[in-house]
Amino acid sequence: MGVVPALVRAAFLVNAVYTESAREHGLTMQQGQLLCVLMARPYGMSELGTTLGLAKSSLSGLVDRSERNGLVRREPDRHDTRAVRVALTAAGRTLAETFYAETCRRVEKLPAGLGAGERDALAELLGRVVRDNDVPVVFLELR
Amino acid sequence: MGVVPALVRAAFLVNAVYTESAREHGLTMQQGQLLCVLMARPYGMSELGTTLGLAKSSLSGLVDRSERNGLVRREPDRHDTRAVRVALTAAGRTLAETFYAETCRRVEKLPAGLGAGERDALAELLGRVVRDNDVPVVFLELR
DNA sequence: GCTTATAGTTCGCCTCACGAACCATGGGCG
DNA sequence: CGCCCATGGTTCGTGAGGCGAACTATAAGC
Repeated sequence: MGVVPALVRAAFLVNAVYTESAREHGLTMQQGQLLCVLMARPYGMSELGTTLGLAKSSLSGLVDRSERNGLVRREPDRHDTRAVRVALTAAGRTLAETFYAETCRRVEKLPAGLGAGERDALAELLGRVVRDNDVPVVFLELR
Repeated sequence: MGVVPALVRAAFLVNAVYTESAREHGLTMQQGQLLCVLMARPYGMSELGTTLGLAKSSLSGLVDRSERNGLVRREPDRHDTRAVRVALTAAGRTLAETFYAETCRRVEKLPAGLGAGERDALAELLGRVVRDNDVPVVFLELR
């Protein structure tokens, strides 16, 4: 299989797994992504927009809904009255962590047919692609 | 980077590229996927549902919109009066092919930082993952 | 101080996705 | 043959997601 179809179909696969995992945690994929991004630290709205690749108007809605569900909180920015910092609530952090862990578990299974060395090689190659293309940190590297 | 974050973030990247390419062709990602699937042959609705991972009610709408845009056609199934075969119209095929080609071109660029051998290795590894997980053919292998 | 840029929100419009309810035909099976 | 149920699809109502345009308010530069 060529590298292009492999990439596209693998993306389709990961997407499905991610969406399914989110769904079982009462989240949509987008809400899950938001939580995962915020696990690292609070973000401003604009910053979130570029990270998630969304227009600011789209983001307002996403944060609204997540806030309504008690997962996220808008805090005033100390240094800029206009700005807002979006942060996880306690409930949001808890949910984010279990969702993150469960999603890792499932994605981990996808390359189960590969040997340990092959998994490492895949991680290294894909990691380079991610790095070279400046993909935002939509999914943490926990250690 | 671990294999899980690499997979998730690479999926995010491919998604963004795919969506952007679709957008510039006047399509949504879902409509683009539909066209790409139908490039191979006509499909029944149920068959399309399992291929794209959608509930049948979701599919009805997607096909409706694509039909309204003149990209797709519902034909009666010769052997089953209930069933329907969804096929590309001439316009749909043309658009599908240019969208497919352009999307390939863009996805091709993502691993530009890799050597030829590395790209082959990536294709081989991801191909195995795709194969092992029975990912539907949402993106053709043209030759 | 005035002007322009930046941060966010709101609005209207469309797409997407789902489940539930529904209709029609097809395929057994007694 | 006639009945029952499975299968293929559509419709409907609801809610999420996404965008651009218009708007408000504060920040920053000159």
